[in-house]
Formats: sequence, structure tokens, C-alpha cells
Amino acid sequence: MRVKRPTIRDIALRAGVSKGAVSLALNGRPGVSEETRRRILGVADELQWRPNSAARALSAARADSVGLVLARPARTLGVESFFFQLISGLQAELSTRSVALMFQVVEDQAAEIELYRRWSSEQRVDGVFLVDLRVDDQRIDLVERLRMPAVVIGGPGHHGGLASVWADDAAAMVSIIEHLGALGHRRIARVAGLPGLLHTERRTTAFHEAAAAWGITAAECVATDYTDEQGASATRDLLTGRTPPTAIVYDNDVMAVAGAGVAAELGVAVPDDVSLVAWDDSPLCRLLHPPLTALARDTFAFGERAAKTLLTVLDGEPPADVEDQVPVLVPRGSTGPPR
Amino acid sequence: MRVKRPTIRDIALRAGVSKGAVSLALNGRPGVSEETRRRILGVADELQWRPNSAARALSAARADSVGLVLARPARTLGVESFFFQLISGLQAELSTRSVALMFQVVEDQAAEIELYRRWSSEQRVDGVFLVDLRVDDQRIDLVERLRMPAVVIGGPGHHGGLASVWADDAAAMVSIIEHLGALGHRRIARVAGLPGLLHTERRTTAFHEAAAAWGITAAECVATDYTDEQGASATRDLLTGRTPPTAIVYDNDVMAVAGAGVAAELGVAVPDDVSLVAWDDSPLCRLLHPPLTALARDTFAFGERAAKTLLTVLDGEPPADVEDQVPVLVPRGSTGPPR
DNA sequence: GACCGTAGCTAAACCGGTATAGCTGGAGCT
DNA sequence: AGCTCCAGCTATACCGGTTTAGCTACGGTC
Repeated sequence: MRVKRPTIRDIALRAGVSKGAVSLALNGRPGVSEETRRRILGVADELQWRPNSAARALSAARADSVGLVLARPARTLGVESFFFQLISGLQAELSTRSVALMFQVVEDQAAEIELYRRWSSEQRVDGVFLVDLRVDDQRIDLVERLRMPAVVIGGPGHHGGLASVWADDAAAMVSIIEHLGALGHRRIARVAGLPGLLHTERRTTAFHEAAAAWGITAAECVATDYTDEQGASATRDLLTGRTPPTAIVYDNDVMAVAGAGVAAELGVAVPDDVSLVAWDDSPLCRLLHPPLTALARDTFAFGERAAKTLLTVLDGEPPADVEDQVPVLVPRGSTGPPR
Repeated sequence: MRVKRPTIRDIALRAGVSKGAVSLALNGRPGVSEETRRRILGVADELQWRPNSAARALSAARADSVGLVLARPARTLGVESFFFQLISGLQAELSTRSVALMFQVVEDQAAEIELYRRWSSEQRVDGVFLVDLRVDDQRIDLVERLRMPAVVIGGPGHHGGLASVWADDAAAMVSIIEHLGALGHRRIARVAGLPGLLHTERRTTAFHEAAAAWGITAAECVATDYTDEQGASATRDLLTGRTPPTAIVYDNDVMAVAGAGVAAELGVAVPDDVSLVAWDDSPLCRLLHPPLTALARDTFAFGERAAKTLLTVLDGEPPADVEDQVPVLVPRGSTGPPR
């Protein structure tokens, strides 16, 4: 048997006013005198009243929660700190407005889409964050049709009429190539992430352009699924090829660590024989020996910004396009001049 | 303007029956004929009806969601795959019953407790999972007072009247010590996790008992906060001490990796000079060179089991005490006979 | 003194479901 | 024939908020 919680009816009875007056008072809206408001707030406090979220959601047609879906097979995530940091940042901001985050991990995009439909029709969330955007992503169109407020995280702006929060991956890539180019590298390879993802494509374009600008002709990209296995095997292929690169750029930290393991196993010295750079910094990168040069970004702050943006959209403001700081390259022991 | 969703009223109108009949039909309860039920379901399908979660929650006094709170400063999590795997497992099971998971990361236990109070009074969740149990944990008492159904994850049974799902850490520790003892190690150290945590204490007790059983007298434990920094510095202290251990057992994978980094930096060979064992397996452990011997458990399945247990509690069954499989030690290159 | 405007409140409808008391008609029993 | 019983339904209250129409008292205006 659940403990009986006080309702606004109880407050009304106790304060000798009507339910309506209580509602007005508690929500800080005009229509009650200052004196009555104080009395009502006093009683509410005394009874330790809290709004029943279901009742409020039903009558106000708000769920006071927003959603985030991650469409990745369970086993491919777990090592990347990115999402945990992001979620922490999102919640830090959302909690200031008592908005809850519904976080769900699903197997694939079909399941993700089905989930948006369900959330929409059940009115479980007021809005969603979209991550891991793909080229011609179906979700953009879907959430617009469902009229579901949304913020695209990581996309470079202008997805239909949706708001977005993003970092300039191209500029970041340029800073990596500049770092390696200045060290004297002329054969650079990249172990890229999932080919379909928008940010992968943008990085690929930037990679080739920046390489060309430095007169680097051997600038190969290998596609992977972000897992350590594929990161390792891609590294093995590169290092045992006919003309191995003198530097490798990885699209995430996990693959970079895997690559470092392969190099050690093959007896290829880091950074003398090959320099390694990780996209996304994490304890992982710092732990390794030698520590990995990595592209660091403040993912927590990024999450806060994304949440703030979604909240303004929910307030009815026109969707904004927020650019985050450019990630900063942190040089460490894994990069040096080629032998 | 939100798209107008069909309600059971619309279905009732269209099917020529009352709202009550529609409710009965949609919930598969007796009270309507098979023929009418089919007609109603047909109309519901046609209109693509879905229940409004707020309305259902309000009248049925169920939220159809359960909560999980992680009380750790944002920066100390992120590398451990444990929680991601756990969450995936929880959701896999919960989604079979369309129960949502409210997942929240907070700074400390005070914030966690405040959150339970809020969830309870707002009736946002039907139950919660408790993780990272401490000795004399305040939360046990709190959720019982709030009459909030709960499952303790990782505790060794019997927390007030709460259900629990746990693995036998003591047996697992014995298997580690046996492995090291059989290899010939007689000076074993342990880099432990947070001292206040229940499972840390249980592991410590088991560590000392098992060591004593093998005639290992030098069995030191160093307390840490689970971060890579403390794992690294503890390792440095141990390896540069007067009589360094020939084997080190770490309470999580992150610290073990950090320890391996320190060993490499100090020129201490693994496993010849020191053997390393990680509690919790992850890609991280496999990636390293040499790969880490690790204690593997199926965290995904563990999560599924925990969710199943909470669902039975919500169904009104008496709280059960479920023991998970004993984690299995996976020997890899980081352990070998001492020099 | 009649009229108007408004601050401050009440009463009641409403959101979309679930639960329950009550109604109806036909089968079964005596 | 008269009775009970029950399946199958309807009508309505209810969950706990928000919203709106309307009422009342009071001050100001002409």
C-alpha cells in the first residue's frame, strides 16, 4: 500500500481556498493576492506537497521529460566515455528545470524510429536529442512529421527546421594534420568510423583537403565500425603493408588504444616508427604508455549546451544553431617526428 | 501545434461502444464478447491508437517506468563499461513489458537521496535499482520508508526486506588467488576500490582469507577511488617499495590498465616481474599488450536478471534474492610465474 | 446613484485513461 | 410462468492537476 500523498485538494481544504487558487499560487501566476499566495505556499510546504507528474502531464500536455536514444548494439559501446560525459552534461542542465531524461539503448535505427513513434504517441517525452546523424538521416524527417521538438547533436547545422549543437570537426582535423605535417609526416593514414555517419564524412573530406594543403599525397582512410577489433585489424593492415604510414589518426579513443596494442605486438615503436593520434581524449589515452596525443573536447559542457538548446526550443523559441568550441589537440608522447 | 492523437473516446465513437468497453477490450480483460473485442481492436489499429502514458499513469497509479541513479562525480565514470552493459541489459528486459528506464547521474549520495524523494512524491517511477551499496547504506531504509519497490544490485542479499541480485565476489576472489598461488606467487597486493562500498569490503575479507589459505603472508590492500590516477599512483608506490609484490589484483579494469602503464614506464616487465589481474573484463583488457588476465562476468545478463527481479516485485511477488553466476577468471598474457 | 472595470476568488469542465455500480436481455432452472 | 443468474454492456465517478467562465465586492467616474 502506497503512502497517501497530499494533493492540491488537501492544500485547498487546509488553506480554505479553492483548487484553482492553489494551482495559480503554486505556479506563480497572477490571480491571487500576495497574502493568499503566501498562505497557500506555507500550507504546501507544511504538507510537503509535490506535484504528481502524471496529473500535470495529462492536463498540461507536457511530460517534463526529454529523450535520448542510442542505436548501437550493446557490445560496441561501453568503452567510450563520450556518451557518459554527454549524458552527465545533459542532466546537469535539465535538472535545473526538473526535466527528466529518458535514456534508451536500442539495437538499430529501426528500433530507434519505432521508439520515437511510441514516445510521441504516448506523449512520454516533450522532445528528443538526435545523435550519430547519418547522411540523409530518416530521423530528421520523422521527428518533424511527428512535430517532436528536437536538437541534433553533432550535426553541422541546418537539418530541416531542427535546432543543432555541433563542433567544427573540419577545423579540428586541420589542427591534427598541421601537428603531424609540422613534425615532418608525409604518409598519414586514418582509421575512420562508420562510413554512413555525417561527422565521419565531414572528417574524411577535411582530412583529404588538409593533407593536400600540406602536400601529403599518401592520405588513406580505412572505414571501421568503431570497435576495438576493427581498429586493431585496420592498424595491422596498415603497418604490415608495403609502404606503411608514419602516422595514423583514429576516429575514437578505443581504436587508437587498440592500434597502440597492435604496434607494440608488431614491434613497431611509437612514436619513432609510427605516430598515433586519437579523436576524443579520455583517461584511456592518458593511461597508455606512451600516452596518446588526443583531440580533447569538453563533452560535459557540450551536453549542457545541447540541453539548454532543447529547453529553449520547448519554450517556443525558434530553433537555434549553436556551434561549440573547436576541439583542442593535446600533444603527448605518441606523436613525434618520423624516423 | 501538436498533432491530435486518437483517444479511446474516438475508438468508442467509431466502434459504437462505450469508453469502458474499449478499455476492457484493449487490456484483454473479460467483460466484452470476442466479436466486439475484435472490432474494437480493429478500430484501434486503424486509428493507430496508443495509450497516453500520463493518463494511464494517473488513473492506474503506475508510472510504467523504473529508475536508476548513479551517484558518482561525472569525471570518475565514463571508462568503465560495466554500467553501460548493465543498462543495456536492464532495458532489454524492461522493454519486453514497455517499462521505461529513468537513468540519472548525480554528484553524490545526498543528491541521490533527494532524487528518490522526488521520484516518490511525484510518482515518476514504480521502483528503483540500487547500486554501489555501502556498509550501513541509508538508501535501504529510505526506500523502505517511502514504500518504493527496489532491487539491490550487487549486494549479497538480505537488505531489509528488499530483493537483491548479486554475484559471489568472495568465490571470485578465491579463484584469482588460486590462479596466482598456483603460479607460485607469494607476495600479492591488491589495489582496491572505494573503502565504504559493500562489495569492496567483501572482496577485502575474501582476499585476506584466500591469501592465508595459500600461505601468502604479504597480502596488502591499498584503497582508491576507482580512478585511473589513484590506480596509477598506488601501483607506483607498490612497485617502488622495498619488497614489491610479484602480483597485483585491481578492483576494476581502468586501474589495471593504468597499473600496466606505470609498470611499462618503470621498466617493470609484465608478467615476468609482476603479474596483473583486472576485476571486470572489457575490450580495454584485451587491447593491452600483453592482454590482461581478467575476471569476466556477463554484465548484460546480470542486468536482465535484475530487471526481471524488479518486475516480479512490482507484480506483488515477495522480494527474491537472486544469485548470479560466479564470475570467471580469464587468464591472459599479464599473469605468469614470478621470476 | 447608476455604471463600469477589475482584482481576487470559486465552480466546474477538462485531459485520457481505469474502475465500478448498474442496466438489459436471454438462458437455465423449478 | 416466474424466478434467478450472468455475460455483456453503459454510464459515471475518479485520478490530480490546469484552465476558463463567471461571480462578488470594491473603488473610481460622471
